[in-house]
Amino acid sequence: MPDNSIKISEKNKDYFDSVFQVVRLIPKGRATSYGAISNYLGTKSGARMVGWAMNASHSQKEYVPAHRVVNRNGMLTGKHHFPSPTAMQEALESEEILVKDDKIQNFKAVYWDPSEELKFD
DNA sequence: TGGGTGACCATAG
DNA sequence: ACTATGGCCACCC
Repeated sequence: MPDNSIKISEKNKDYFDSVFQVVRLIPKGRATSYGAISNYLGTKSGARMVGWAMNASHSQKEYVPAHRVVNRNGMLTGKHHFPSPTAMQEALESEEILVKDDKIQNFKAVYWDPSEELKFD
């Protein structure tokens, strides 16, 4: 793998950091969406940026539970970015989150919204 | 400078 | 319920 991995500029570094920080706050056994994080961070439609930021999550010093972040439908859209195609699902199932057809079952129940839970952060 | 792309989302028909 | 479209913002040719 060439070293083209994502260059984090000074400008977006803080944003990346914020994203990772929120993701680390997701409790075990829960999951949230890119849009929820984006919303919590204040950006209106920066959901794509969150996803892009997650692309760099693997190279962070501190562990980032990227498997707890899925899209609005609870679908594991980022699974192809994991070391192995099944890594994301395995990680979720190890937290008692049921996954079927690349989709979190009963997503509503495990959904964790930072702007609700971290209201007074 | 400009066009294509992306681990997204909301809206409209 | 499903597809199409636009918006978003940063990155990479």
